[in-house]
Amino acid sequence: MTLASFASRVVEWQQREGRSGLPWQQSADPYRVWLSEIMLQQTQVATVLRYYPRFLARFPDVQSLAEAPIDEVLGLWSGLGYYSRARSLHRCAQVVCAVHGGRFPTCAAELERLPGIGRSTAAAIASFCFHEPVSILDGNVRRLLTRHLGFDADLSKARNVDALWQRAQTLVPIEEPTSMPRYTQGLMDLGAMICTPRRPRCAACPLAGDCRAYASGEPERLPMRRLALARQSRQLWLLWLERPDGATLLQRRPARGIWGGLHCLPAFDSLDALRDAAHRGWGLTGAGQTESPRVHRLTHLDLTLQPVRWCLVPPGAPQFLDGADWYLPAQWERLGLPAPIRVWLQDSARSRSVDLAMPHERRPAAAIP
DNA sequence: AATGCGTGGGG
DNA sequence: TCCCCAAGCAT
Repeated sequence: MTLASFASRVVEWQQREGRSGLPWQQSADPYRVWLSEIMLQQTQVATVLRYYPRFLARFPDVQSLAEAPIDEVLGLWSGLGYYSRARSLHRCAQVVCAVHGGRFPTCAAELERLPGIGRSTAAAIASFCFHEPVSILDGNVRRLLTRHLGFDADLSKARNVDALWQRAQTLVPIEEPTSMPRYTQGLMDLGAMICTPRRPRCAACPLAGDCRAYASGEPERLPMRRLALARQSRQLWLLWLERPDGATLLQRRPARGIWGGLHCLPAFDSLDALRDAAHRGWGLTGAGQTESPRVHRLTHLDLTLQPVRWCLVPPGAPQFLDGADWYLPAQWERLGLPAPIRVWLQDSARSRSVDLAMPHERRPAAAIP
């Protein structure tokens, strides 16, 4: 008995076993699909499920998103990571409204010209919404295809990735474009549910019959492991000032780099730089109260976050710290904040409210500068 | 073309 | 705990 085509096995398996209840699968509205694809870049489904409904409720269509202030967009994105996605999302919405009359382009080539939409995301949207026979090539497909084809070339080389893109494109069901949504979804589902990085469930895979990696008996050997990157270390000194009314000093971070565009405690590369700012800005004296540092692990970086606080803060806006301002909890809650900063501020606000509720209880002693 | 960009799930 | 890596893209 001969095997059905690669594509038809993917499509039939998706129909039987694939995922169908995810919120962004309930409509072929390009806006909803686009939003989900951007959120899902390098981000697991379980995580996106906590953000997508809230975001969509606030921004139900591309116009509402385009008109929104960027800080509100970043606020709803806060915690999802890779914040350049949120800034590109916002710009993309504005381009779609201003240039395309509020309707997304209907082919992958045009979609790819928009901010934040690369080749794979363009193909996902075009195949889901417009049945265009173009292949995605995300982490799932990369793993599934390298295994199925026995593709052992080094994927850190662009030419090998190009070759894999070509192989992926030759497998799409161009005779049945109406099955493209299910085909694309099936590739993603197989990668996420069957062809997993560790201990793939080959016995349940509709593609095992002609899978080179399965035949080899060691499917986990593909794709070729990227060499472990030595993680660098960086230290950020954070100026943490709270006014008596509970407002916290925050500063918008530059658009480029880590936490770009988010609000954050004013950050410095050294304790000297932080103290200099505190002394010149407020006439604060002494060393400040150095809190216990926290290591924030990113994929390629160990960030040691080291807050320094002063208890007595003169009133007034800091003119010398560009863009820095005071935010009450009700205000900063809605801003985009780095995840560890939000945790810190929340803990502080919580203990503060306990203090206020029990004014006669023992309060922490004021630090001596 | 190599690198930077977040956070958290899961083994 | 530690490590891998996720519906990638921009520069």
